[in-house]
Amino acid sequence: MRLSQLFNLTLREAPAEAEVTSHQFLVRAGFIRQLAAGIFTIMPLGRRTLDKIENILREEMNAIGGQEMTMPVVHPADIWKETQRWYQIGSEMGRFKDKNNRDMVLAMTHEEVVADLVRKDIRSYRQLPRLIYHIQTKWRDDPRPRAGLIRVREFTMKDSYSLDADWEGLDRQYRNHYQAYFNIFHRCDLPVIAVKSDVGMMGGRMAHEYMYLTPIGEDTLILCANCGYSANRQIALSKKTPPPPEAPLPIEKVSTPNAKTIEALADFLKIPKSKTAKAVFMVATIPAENEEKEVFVFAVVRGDMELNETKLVNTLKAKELRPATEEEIIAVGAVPGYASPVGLKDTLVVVDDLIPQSPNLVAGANQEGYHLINTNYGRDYQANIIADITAVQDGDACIHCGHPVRTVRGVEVGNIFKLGTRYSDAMGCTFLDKDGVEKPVIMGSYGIGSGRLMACIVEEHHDDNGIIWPITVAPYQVHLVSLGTQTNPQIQLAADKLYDQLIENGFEVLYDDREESPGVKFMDADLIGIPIRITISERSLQKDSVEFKRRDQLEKRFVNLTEIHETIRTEIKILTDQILAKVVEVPFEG
RNA sequence: CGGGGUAUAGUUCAGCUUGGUAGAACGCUUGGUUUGGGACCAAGAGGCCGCGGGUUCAAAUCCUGCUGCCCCGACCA
Repeated sequence: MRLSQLFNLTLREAPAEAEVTSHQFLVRAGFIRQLAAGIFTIMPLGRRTLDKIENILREEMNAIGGQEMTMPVVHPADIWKETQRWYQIGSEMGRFKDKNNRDMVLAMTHEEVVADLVRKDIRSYRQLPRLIYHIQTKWRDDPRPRAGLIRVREFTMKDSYSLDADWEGLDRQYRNHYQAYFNIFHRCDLPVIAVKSDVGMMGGRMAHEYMYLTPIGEDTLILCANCGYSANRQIALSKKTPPPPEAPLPIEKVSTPNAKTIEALADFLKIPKSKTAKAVFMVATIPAENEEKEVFVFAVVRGDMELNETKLVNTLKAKELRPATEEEIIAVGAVPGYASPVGLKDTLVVVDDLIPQSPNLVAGANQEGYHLINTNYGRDYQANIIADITAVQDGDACIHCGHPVRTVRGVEVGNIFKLGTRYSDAMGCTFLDKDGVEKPVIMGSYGIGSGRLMACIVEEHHDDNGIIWPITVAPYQVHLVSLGTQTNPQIQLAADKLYDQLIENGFEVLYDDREESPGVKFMDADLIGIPIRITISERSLQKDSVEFKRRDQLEKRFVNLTEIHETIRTEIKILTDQILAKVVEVPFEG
């Protein structure tokens, strides 16, 4: 491709709204353009990189038996009503009516469409197992798109769906994906870790997220350097160490003016925060018989710990959870800042499982300016539910080995779910097994966002001047730069000839044939980030040579024109092999 | 949905406090010079100052309503 013909404009400066590196470089180099919040156009260079990424996705999916297809982006709402997700998902779902006033849905994912296909087409165990996938647009009206392609509203995802007759089959397909996903990310030269995660809106039994670790990530992960335990903070567990036992002391009301926070309370009473109980008020929406009800929840955790809302949601089997308003808190007889589980009535009390083992805690007195010291669970109050509802914090003891864990940030680049029969049951996907018994199809679903993946690759591979594409996903392999063509027509001829030869030899070449100064051409080459740069100029032609430089190295060298093709071939192989060496078996962490 | 910021040329921004003819740099066009790390000279083109009301003789500037975009939080495969 001649750069003079390419639909592309590089920008000297990034738009003011671009904050993260990948957003800045992808826009400046002309890979993407923003149309609206969280909605991007993929430009020709970006398209080529995404094609590379998507081909890797295809190869790895096909390798585990995947069959590519394409499912629609627009769905009738009926199938989403069947699985209840029409009702469960809020404003994030794109809804509209067609000309006949029928409810329609923009695809957020494709479980419903798959289930509809399965119930119509799968009848016998002989048709199982199957693995189908597609690479298709999704719409999720995220309340807060940000960070360029990292978090968008419209995006492309490779999503695959496994269909099995039994749970062993699901286990097999799940493990196949577990390894295939590592292969995909490693072939893109993106380091990732797999962590156990919450199943969220997908429902199901087991899930892993593939995380690229970076400070710009929005997810917090818990990692144990000793035994390798890893989990999303939403579901991470830790070993909670109970404090030394103490004989229960008599409960006593003390004056604590202005001690509305745990911090202030601990300071005022000169006690550690671990000797206090913290009240957190939430309102949960819990599905009941045919309706749903809002329930006021009084959650109690120790003052030195934090409530993990995901754990609380799962404990309550709630659909939604939100902080209670001040009015709601007062309405149940509690006093904000001085709230206490002692003496509360008609309220769902959920107590963290460490509270019963922590004697003589300071809690509120439900009276402005007063706290109770020496409250003890069981003696002074009871809970409706005792459960682990606290968030793991940096330095907590690992659930498996007790070693202190650390917290890191990450971006979720892929996930795998064991759905089980969640969708089969809801939509009637059954088959007849060998014994003529009707059974539900067992499903799994597996996703990778290709745009987010591209952005993460840029986060991982860049320097101050621009992107440094891994050869496996680079839009072109070779960036050919000609210098001084206006003053010396011979250079132009030589460059054109070399360009044609490189194409003939099967290389993917971007040829900067523009009438620009050397500085501009080199800066653009660095920004766009193609792995190999070849410069042809008066200086090089005097030696019958071109200058060879790799984007990831500083050194330049002259290579004779007769040898350059072989040099490029060798270097591409070196670059490719370096990446493929990272594609290795990863032990399954179930 | 809460909090904060912002909107002026293709891009990055100044101008707004104190109302009075729309500015800079880069980019773009034309001509010439230049050619190994974002060149130089000359001449040009390019604006509903986000949108709607209001105040005023006069509004980019003051008041007001709305919208877009960005950040933090909530939320989220």
